[in-house]
Amino acid sequence: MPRIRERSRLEGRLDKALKVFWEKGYYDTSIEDLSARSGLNRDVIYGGYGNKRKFFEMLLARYRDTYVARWFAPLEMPDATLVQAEAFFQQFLDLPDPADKLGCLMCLTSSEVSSHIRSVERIVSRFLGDLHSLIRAACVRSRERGEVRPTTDPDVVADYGVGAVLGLWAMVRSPMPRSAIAHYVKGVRTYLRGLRPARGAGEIDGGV
Amino acid sequence: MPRIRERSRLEGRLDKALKVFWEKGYYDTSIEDLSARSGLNRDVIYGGYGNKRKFFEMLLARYRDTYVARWFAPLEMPDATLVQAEAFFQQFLDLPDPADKLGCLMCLTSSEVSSHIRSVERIVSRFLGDLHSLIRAACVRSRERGEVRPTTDPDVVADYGVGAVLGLWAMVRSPMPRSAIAHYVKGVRTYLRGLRPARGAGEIDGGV
DNA sequence: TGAATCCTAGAACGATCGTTCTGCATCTCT
DNA sequence: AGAGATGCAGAACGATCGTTCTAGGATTCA
Repeated sequence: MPRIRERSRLEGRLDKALKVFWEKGYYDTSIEDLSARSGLNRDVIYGGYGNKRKFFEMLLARYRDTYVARWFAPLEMPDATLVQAEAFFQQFLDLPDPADKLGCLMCLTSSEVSSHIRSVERIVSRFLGDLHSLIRAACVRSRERGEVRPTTDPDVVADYGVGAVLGLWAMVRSPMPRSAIAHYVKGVRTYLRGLRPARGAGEIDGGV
Repeated sequence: MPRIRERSRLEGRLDKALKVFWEKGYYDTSIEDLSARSGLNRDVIYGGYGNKRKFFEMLLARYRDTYVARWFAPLEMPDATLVQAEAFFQQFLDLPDPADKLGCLMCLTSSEVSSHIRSVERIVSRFLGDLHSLIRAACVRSRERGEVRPTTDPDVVADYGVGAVLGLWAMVRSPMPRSAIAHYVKGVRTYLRGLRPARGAGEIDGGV
């Protein structure tokens, strides 16, 4: 519950603070960094949120409700199938904003903080679980429609998809060239298309 | 160049120090941790290797020459094809030693330190480049033998493979259950098998 | 046995961190 | 205009870190 007077500017400042965590990660971000680059005073952070950890968790929830929600949008359509899963991966090839160099804060947090702080692990687990559920549901719908082979296990596809997202963002943070990410996404799409019923499943390789 | 008297016990102590970095990551490991758990005195670390960063880089090279070399073995056979690439991924499902919970130190370092320290980035880049080359070479051989479609781009397959490795180890470090990793590897194998020439490429789904 | 060498434990330094406190400027409202 | 709440910058505390230094115990070899 931050003070009233600055509430008008608060939103923008929280976004700036979020981006600091996003760039540098949790441990490498100091309160000084946050304060200097967001305009939020230490008192606002401590008075309003308690400590660094709680402040971070609040911003992590904020990240989920904005960036993650936008990325999940294709999969959250009530009749989403694996076609939307392909679109979900495809969108990462043309990223706006900061994400093109920073990757995904949830995935970064998953490897950096998740094992150290229980409360953060819960947030990350929920993110991974949501992603799993969405892909799984899409796969079930695809199977009902006969768009994938009936032997396809939605849980296997969902786990694969979650791992693919983690791998994608690990690549972004790694020293690999941008072209490699495009190749990787292409591979994931190839996998998804390979789930389709036998006839013609083989030769859909050269597509975009 | 550590002192002479303790050289007999040095190897085992370096391995212990390596495991501390492997467990906790570079930044979360203090010299105290290293000293206490490995038996190496601070003076041995500083006198022998200069500072924490150089000591870490030496252990990273050591890691490459032992663990990584062992994992790369199937792909380093002079006539390795994508069959060996499948075996390469398959071996991560039955990991001995510490790796089953700790993942891969190179991949951990890639996301944690690589962007901060130039000299470490070079080591990680070389690791990623080696992996890329091995998968690429295997793909070229498979293509020469007609085991994959002639339109298959070895660079795309190699980049996909590298991303798949990063994703695999990101999963291991994440809160995801162990079963998800098995599903993920299964998916990667499905991708690799999907590269085979059209006839019959579709229905090889239920295999181990 | 004695001297040179090596190993270890501990203190110490400067830096940085998360967090709290204090003093003062600024704003809101009657 | 004046009182009270709210804003900020800086100092300060205790903890931890990487790194260096020092003193003394242990080991090796003539």
